[in-house]
Amino acid sequence: MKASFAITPQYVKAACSQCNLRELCLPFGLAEHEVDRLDELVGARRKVKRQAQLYRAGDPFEAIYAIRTGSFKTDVLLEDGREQVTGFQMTGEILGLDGISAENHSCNATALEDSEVCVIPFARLEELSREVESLQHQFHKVMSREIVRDHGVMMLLGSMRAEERLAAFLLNMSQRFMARGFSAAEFHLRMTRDEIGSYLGLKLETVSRAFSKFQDEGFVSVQQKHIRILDIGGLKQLLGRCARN
Amino acid sequence: MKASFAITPQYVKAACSQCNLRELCLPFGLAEHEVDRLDELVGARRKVKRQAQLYRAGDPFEAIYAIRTGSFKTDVLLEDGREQVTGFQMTGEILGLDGISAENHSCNATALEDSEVCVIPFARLEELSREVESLQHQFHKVMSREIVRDHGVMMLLGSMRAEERLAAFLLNMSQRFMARGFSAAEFHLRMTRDEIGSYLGLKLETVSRAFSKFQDEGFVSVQQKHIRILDIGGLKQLLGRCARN
DNA sequence: CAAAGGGGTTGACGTGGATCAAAGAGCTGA
DNA sequence: TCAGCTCTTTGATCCACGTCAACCCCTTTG
Repeated sequence: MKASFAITPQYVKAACSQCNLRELCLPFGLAEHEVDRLDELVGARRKVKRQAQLYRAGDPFEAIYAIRTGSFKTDVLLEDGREQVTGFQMTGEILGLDGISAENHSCNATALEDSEVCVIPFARLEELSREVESLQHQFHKVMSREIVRDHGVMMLLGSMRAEERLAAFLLNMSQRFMARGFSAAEFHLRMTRDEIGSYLGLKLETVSRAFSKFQDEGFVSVQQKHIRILDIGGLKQLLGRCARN
Repeated sequence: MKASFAITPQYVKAACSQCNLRELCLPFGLAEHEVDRLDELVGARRKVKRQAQLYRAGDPFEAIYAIRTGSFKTDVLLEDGREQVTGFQMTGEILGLDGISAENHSCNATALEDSEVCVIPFARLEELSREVESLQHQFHKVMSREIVRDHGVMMLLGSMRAEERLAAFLLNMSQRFMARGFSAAEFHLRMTRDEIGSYLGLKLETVSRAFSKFQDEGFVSVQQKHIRILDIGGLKQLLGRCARN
């Protein structure tokens, strides 16, 4: 069971063409010879230790990052120090798109565990995507997907009640683990209750209570960060009647 | 005073090169001859009557739209019929970016008043942006700006209390009217209290009460949809201590 | 002009989730 | 092994905002 929530341990070469995340990442939909060209610009790798930041709000924007191993959170800090988590990112997902608009990053990206990213210098990506149509299109899809995802979060924050938010969150995580070849029913969350709460617009106590309630009702079994989904239908039904506002 | 919230009435030719919104829109940063090339693909205009939809969730994605005159809201509908407004768009802003990822639109775009948009066929935009570097870059910035904006909304929904949300909303509107050459202090909102509430994750009554409170405190004068900001500093200060979660 | 309807305001009341508080459970390092 | 963390759980209480309801204002239409 452990294997189902551990990061796949097999060693993989630096190149996109050798990467088992290809189907989730920027190379998706590219032909062999096109992926080879991507290899040229995705040279550097960067390791980021748990709790370390890949970039911070205000940092000059130079590159975007594809997650090779591990996971991240992105957040925005308020003047008074409180944080709003804007997303959790898993392998194959792209970080840093927020930086394009102002040529500085507008949020912080922090590793939730020891992680590794592929550095994609943005100027060179733009250059190559002028030549490789499928890369251009895939990049646009990646950005658009981020926008759609954000709209989903707005709906969650603006229109759902606490338990519905958590149910949506669990179903989303489950689906993303599954897309990566892990179990959809059993996984290990890398973030704290506080971080989940910040993401969902709730206090950590409320998140904890909702977890307990789900457990009491037999939807999930929760042991700290280990989650086992017992009744996915029940969770989905919870989402059905999600009106509040 | 009317003029400050009316849409600028002067007639403008179809072409981007003749458009007074150039600095806010896709042609920003392009050289003269590059804008001429944009003209080629931004042929069609489309009028959208108040309350009519430019596109709906599920519609096939073919083009993005630049707002020439008027304004729009975008929203996502929940199964149970409740809506979450994901944004309000003004002249020069781009609609439809959500459709790129799945090749269908994922939200509805509805005109808040009689409006007109420039239709930009997406395939041709990608084509041209492979040739015109500055167009490519500007387009990427537009998408990225949308992502950053969405993160701001998440912060608002996840971490601010009702009055702070409304203050942030008013300041944002003010700033956008100003960017379009209108008064920053006095403007006409095109959306209802209900739509504002949906956007801000509040009920319309709460929005109405917050407006009244702001009026009592001398920050603004409110007469239905006519807003006059009397103490912009006061509103900004309200935002300062915006913690809740 | 009256009637009808949509949007907005305001009041009274209820409640979901925040806040405050305390204790338990894992993890890390000496 | 124990000391000192951080993270989590759970209970008791509070309050911001939602809900329900009445009424007002403005616009539209016959």
